[in-house]
Amino acid sequence: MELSSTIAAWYRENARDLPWRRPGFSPWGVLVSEIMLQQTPVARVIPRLEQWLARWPTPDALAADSPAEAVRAWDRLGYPRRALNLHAAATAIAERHDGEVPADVDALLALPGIGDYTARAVACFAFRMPVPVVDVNTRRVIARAVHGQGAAGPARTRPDLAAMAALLPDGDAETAHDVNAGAMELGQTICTARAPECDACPIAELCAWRAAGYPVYDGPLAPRQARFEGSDRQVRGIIMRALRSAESVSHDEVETLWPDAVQRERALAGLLADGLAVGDPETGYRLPGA
DNA sequence: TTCCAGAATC
DNA sequence: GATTCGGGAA
Repeated sequence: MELSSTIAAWYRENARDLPWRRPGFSPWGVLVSEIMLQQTPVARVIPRLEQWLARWPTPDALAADSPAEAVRAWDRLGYPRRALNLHAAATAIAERHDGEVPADVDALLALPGIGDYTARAVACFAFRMPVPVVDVNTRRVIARAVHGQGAAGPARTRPDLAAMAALLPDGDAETAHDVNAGAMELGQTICTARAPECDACPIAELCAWRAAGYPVYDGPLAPRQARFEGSDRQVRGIIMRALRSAESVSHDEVETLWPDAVQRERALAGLLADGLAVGDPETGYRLPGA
């Protein structure tokens, strides 16, 4: 198809020089990068990724260390359950896959913290498996170029994967990779959510949204995220910061971290339920496995 | 304010 | 299908 071949050709000429695209970058490195990139911009990930891989260059290395150290090294990247899941995934890879990141989508999906996007991203980017990789950027590109709509709306996994699969060439895994990576790259750099640079777009001539005269999107919108200030997420983040910086945090110390007792205890209970903290009011709290 | 290479669970 | 889960930068 002309659309996919144009995207692939554009990608080959314009791909940014990102760490996980370096020749020889390990599948483990790709897996770590994809976990870090979940809901986190590229620029914030790069330095943390380099530090992480220098310390834990293999799944076995991470599995041999404690979950507490993984959470500490995660620092303020956000959504620290990702760090816990990544440690658990490394342990599963060590135990079930002889320390080698699996190339199979179903095997990847079975790992904690790896869902529909990440499993296929690792399979395609690390192993050149010709599977559809669909992130928020790709969904926006397809919504515009293929469906003629200005925005993608809420994610619908099966239809989204089918739409991308329909764009991939048969029997050419390398080009399939370039289409997957190229659609993401295009959505992030040119076909952006707020201010698409259609004048610089390589597929402008093929774009259904452009052909339709850029109609304003009036379909269902993806749900808006609640404000962060004053949220349980903020309180959890504050407690996690204290846990990272000390061996142990007493319940009295926790009480100094946030004035609203109900919200504070709810956040603490949530962290305990998630396994990000262990302990009780008597012994105090600490990171898991420390 | 919004958005960000999502996943897990309700 | 709708909610929850960090934190930072534009």
